Amino acid sequence: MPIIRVALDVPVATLFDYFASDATAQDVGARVQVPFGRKLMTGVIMEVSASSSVSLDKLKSATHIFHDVPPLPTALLDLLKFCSNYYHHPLGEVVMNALPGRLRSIKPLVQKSTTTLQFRFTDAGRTADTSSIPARNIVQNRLLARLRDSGAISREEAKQFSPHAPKALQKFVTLGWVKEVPVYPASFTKTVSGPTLNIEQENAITAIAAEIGEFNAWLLHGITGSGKTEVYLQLITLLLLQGRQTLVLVPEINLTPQLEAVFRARFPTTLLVCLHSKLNASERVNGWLQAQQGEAKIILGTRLAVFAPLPRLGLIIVDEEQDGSFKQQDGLRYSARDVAIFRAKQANVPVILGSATPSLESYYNAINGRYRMLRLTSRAVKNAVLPTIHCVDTRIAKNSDGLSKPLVMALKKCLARNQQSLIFLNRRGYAPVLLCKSCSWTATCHRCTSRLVVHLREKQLRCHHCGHQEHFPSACPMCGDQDIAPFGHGTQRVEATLTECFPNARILRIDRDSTRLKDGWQRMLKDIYERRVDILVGTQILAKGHDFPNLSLVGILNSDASLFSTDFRAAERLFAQLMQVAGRAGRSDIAGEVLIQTEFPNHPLYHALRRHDYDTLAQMLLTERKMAGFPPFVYQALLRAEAPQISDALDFLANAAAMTESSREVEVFDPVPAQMARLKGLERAHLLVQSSSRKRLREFLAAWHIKLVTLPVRKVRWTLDVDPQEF
DNA sequence: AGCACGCCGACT
DNA sequence: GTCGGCGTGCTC
Repeated sequence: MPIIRVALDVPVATLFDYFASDATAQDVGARVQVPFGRKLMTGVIMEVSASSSVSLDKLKSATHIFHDVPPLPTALLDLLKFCSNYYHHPLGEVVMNALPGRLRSIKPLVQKSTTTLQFRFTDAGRTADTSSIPARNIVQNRLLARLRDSGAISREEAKQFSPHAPKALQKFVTLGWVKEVPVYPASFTKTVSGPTLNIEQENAITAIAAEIGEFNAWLLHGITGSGKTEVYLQLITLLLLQGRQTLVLVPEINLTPQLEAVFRARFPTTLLVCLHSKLNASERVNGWLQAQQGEAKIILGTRLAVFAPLPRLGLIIVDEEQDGSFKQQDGLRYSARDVAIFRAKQANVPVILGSATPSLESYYNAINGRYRMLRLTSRAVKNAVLPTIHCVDTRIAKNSDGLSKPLVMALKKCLARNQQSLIFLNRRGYAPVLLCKSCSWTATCHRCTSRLVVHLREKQLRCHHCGHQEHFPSACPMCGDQDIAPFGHGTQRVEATLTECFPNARILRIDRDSTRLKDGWQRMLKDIYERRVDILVGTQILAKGHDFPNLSLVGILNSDASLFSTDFRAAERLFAQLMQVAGRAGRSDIAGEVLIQTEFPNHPLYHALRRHDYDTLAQMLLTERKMAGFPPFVYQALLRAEAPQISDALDFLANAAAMTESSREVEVFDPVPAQMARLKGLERAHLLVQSSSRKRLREFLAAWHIKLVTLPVRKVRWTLDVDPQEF
């Protein structure tokens, strides 16, 4: 009787064996329903074998092997095994998390039909007399116009068109004017021609195209507005001609609609699917299946899309590769960028890492020849010039409630010219601190090691780490003094100040609080594009991806804190973020100006920023990292532990450290409390392990992990974080 | 993760 | 005398 080894979604680093009388080698990668404990579960068959290392009397029989969708390709299973092994996370969880929710359920997938349906005119409909429809039936008339224009409309499009559209379409169907027919993917690819390329773009495309059939990691280092997207589009065209798939990874869901629109406009007949966590269950499974069947030629998604099955994969693009969101911060702590590189190597296809400010890891790899560097140094949009960047020395400049005089003047000028401006600060709320002036008490979160942020309008104090909220106190809880006041500036406060300074300006605050309402962000974007806003105040949500054609001034507040952070990556991140924000100013033919308020105008980071000089700063940071023995010159792993009592976490880590074998090649540090020593009511500590050899570190971790699982865990939860990004 | 088993404190 | 607390251990 054949025995199957099954990956199940349980936090145990083992597969589970079952009898399966009907299993064959073809079933590897198929989903299977098995009895587990006292209930049924769905898993994935990883191996079919004749024997088991578990005694046969312990084995149960699988209840059902699903044949509703094709099995996962072995290349994908290998990728998942690699991730399980590299990140020390149970294989079952890795495999099951790669599946869309619908395929994780114990029921077989009810497929509606993988071919999409569209409403089209019948011959009768095309020639029908529609003048009988009264003009006030706007939806019906618009639908008919749409059908005449584009020939077809899908049920989903109709719903977006108007909530009454499906009903109207049903009426047309009854009249015999319209019919719902299946659409088959176009057998040819229609490409709308793009803009003419500059020489750097041409060179980049030629270089990658020449080696399109083999693995190479390309670092596409292109300044904001240099036309990286155009390079992607041209290469995708090439892949489409070969009938191959391109995987495009972006850091945030917010960025998908914009890029999706660009891709759809360029490839109107190509099947493109988006994969991200905001999709509903059926959208997710449909996109996933279209990717698996090779029908979807462009797969655009966030980090989870790196695990989509792609039988015809020909190219992977990781846009904004330096972005921290590619690293998952819980469960399987993978870096989608790094997994993408492994996947490209495995599939023997190129991977493009695109960025205006590459991560130092990637930059270093490009310099030492592991990756290949391609540069785009000029703005692709005609006439567009880089913004001029100035520092405003806040030790000298007059400062009224956070806004320096030069910045206020610049805002005034910008308003007079009828152009938009943006004030960037990475701090939402009214003020980051509530301070008692008499005893210097500050409001802190009782569940986290953090200060509570003042949200004045809601009369609340909020923790931005755990979500805890409390009422704004009327007096200091320490000394009873009523002289407690918000200290420092958040977006709400800057918004208030601006309203006072510029009573006639239309000011819009954009942060997580103001965009939370449904469609909030999309609606705000529309307001900005349609020039119903003069001054934008916002956090990093504004930094990414969006071009605001009428924006000519960017003011940056409060960025100094990151200059002296204990996190060795803080400067790198700050630079990337400021470059991105600065890039918002002066698109198209408007000259841009950026003003940075700082007490340290001579800091090398601001020097580099003023000259748009990533390379010099990167070289400097690399030198620092080399001297300090930080990545990318060493590889790191972090053993994280959390417990209600810090001593329990530290004891666990001490025991874990005691089990390590001292070696010259792998350094084990002492357990220390985390930056955020308490989070959501749990005390956190960690233990850093590092080595200059990735291979040695991996060997060390493999051996150590086996011992770690045997360690007693008294109220401690622990995880191993390979290539950690946060400490 | 669930879900059992199992051994010690306050209650109808 | 039980009900139930969550510590420990197993699931093919």
